Amino acid sequence: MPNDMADQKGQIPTNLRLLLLLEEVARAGVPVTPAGLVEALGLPKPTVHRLFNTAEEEGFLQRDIDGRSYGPGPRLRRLSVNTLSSQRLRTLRLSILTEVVEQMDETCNISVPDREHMVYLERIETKWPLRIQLPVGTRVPLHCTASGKMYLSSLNPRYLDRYLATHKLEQHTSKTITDVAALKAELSKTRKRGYSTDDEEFMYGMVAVAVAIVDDQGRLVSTLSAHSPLQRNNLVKITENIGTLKSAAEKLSDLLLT
Amino acid sequence: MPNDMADQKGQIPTNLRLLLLLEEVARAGVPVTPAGLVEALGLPKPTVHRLFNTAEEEGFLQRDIDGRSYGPGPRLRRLSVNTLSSQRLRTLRLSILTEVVEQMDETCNISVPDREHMVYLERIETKWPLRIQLPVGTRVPLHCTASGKMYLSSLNPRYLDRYLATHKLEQHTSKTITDVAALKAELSKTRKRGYSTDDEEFMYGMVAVAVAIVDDQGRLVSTLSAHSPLQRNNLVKITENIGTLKSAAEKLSDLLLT
DNA sequence: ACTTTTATTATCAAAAATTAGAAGTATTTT
DNA sequence: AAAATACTTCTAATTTTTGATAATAAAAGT
Repeated sequence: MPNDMADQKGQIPTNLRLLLLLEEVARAGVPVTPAGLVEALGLPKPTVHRLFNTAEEEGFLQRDIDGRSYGPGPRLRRLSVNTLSSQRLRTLRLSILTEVVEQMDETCNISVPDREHMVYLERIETKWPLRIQLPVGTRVPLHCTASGKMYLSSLNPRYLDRYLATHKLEQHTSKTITDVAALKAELSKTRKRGYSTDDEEFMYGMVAVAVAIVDDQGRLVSTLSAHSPLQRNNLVKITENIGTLKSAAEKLSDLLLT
Repeated sequence: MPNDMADQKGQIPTNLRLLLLLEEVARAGVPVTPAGLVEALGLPKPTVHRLFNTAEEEGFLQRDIDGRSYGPGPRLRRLSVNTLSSQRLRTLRLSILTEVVEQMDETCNISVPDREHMVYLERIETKWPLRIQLPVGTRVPLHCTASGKMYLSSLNPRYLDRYLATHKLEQHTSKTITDVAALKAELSKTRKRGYSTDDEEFMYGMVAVAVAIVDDQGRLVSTLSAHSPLQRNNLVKITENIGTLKSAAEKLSDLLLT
């Protein structure tokens, strides 16, 4: 179904082939084998193999540890990062973010998962003098932040279990959830209601809420979150703005796709 | 100036051209004109124009408001988003690798056998300034590297004999094992103790150890290895970490099952 | 261990994309 | 407003890439 104009005219131009291949690999989301894509691409077997080889040689694809399947390589990742941080997109992102900040009057952030952390990608501050100092580029833990918990809640249960099995839940404040079962319950609640919260779990005096920014397959790609010092807003009050956050997150998702 | 292997061999394969074009557009970060990329790509003007047209028709690029320059289109953005959100599996294995590197404080690699070589798939460097320069994608010989010998030791004797019969054991350093009988003895030792070593057999001043990453049937699919310059660690010392390596390899093996 | 099935690689005539130079068109400068 | 400059399109010969077939290798099944 998702094969655009690929086989529409019976033929795919040479120029496009590698690109379509990468598109399929990216869409698959998991490493794929050449044989597995032969049908999806509608190209002859030798061609597909050749394309995989070229892509690997050039660093656009990278072999998985099973030695036979391929996923995105360093060069494709760099290309992707550059694409998404292009000036035009950034401008549009910031304008959406600014609007949210004006409505909520709280600092907002866009963060992406990076290994075992969330990284702040963009942020717009409120005009209030009382601010939380977490500049762009800062890495924060997953298990005790709103954005991190939103991310964890989007993981397939198997990966989540693996993550939890290999990582200790470090205590940051007395409210940090350090028990695996409790965290899983919290994540399940997060999944159901579609937003996550941080009630002083990372820093004393700070509360936050986060929602997901998703791709065309509904996978989380980044998060939109709002932070506030307790002196100004408590969790209940900041949660009242979830609607605003959600609609902004939807706009941000659209930005990526249309 | 960062034109990789573009004009290295005088020619860019047709298949890669569109991709290189998109790569340039993404790197630029701001909308670019066809003419502006002619030089950067080292391709003739008509070609560049045609590529831009194809890319636009297919939605990979889109015209800027000014009508003449192009930036990433919806399809390239989707591809990018999908690429970046399909990194979950990799994330997990990188975190395993990172942990090993932190414990051992030596560069670690995952490699897979590919024909007559081992290919580096993944690597995490130490913080040490003194490093061994073997980037991801590099191919190394089988008979004189830790990972290669680990792989050879896992081969069924018939295949091994056939390999040894048809391949000359090239001498890389004075310590390279070039005698078939001696290599077979070494491989048998490797098989028994469950790890392989490289004592300056591939490069002077470099030692390494490797263990196997196996699939559900116990077959070797890739290897996990640690490398060190002799100035920092000798073979005996690096071998003390075999336990760490083995338990990490086991975790990586588990990842294959999911 | 052996057979069957599936995946990958090699070959080479056929097909498609590329190229260069020049001509046509728009845009900017004076 | 005219000239200069930069950009885009056109063409047919040339170079590359392609893909049906078949050989080989690897996995799966018995």
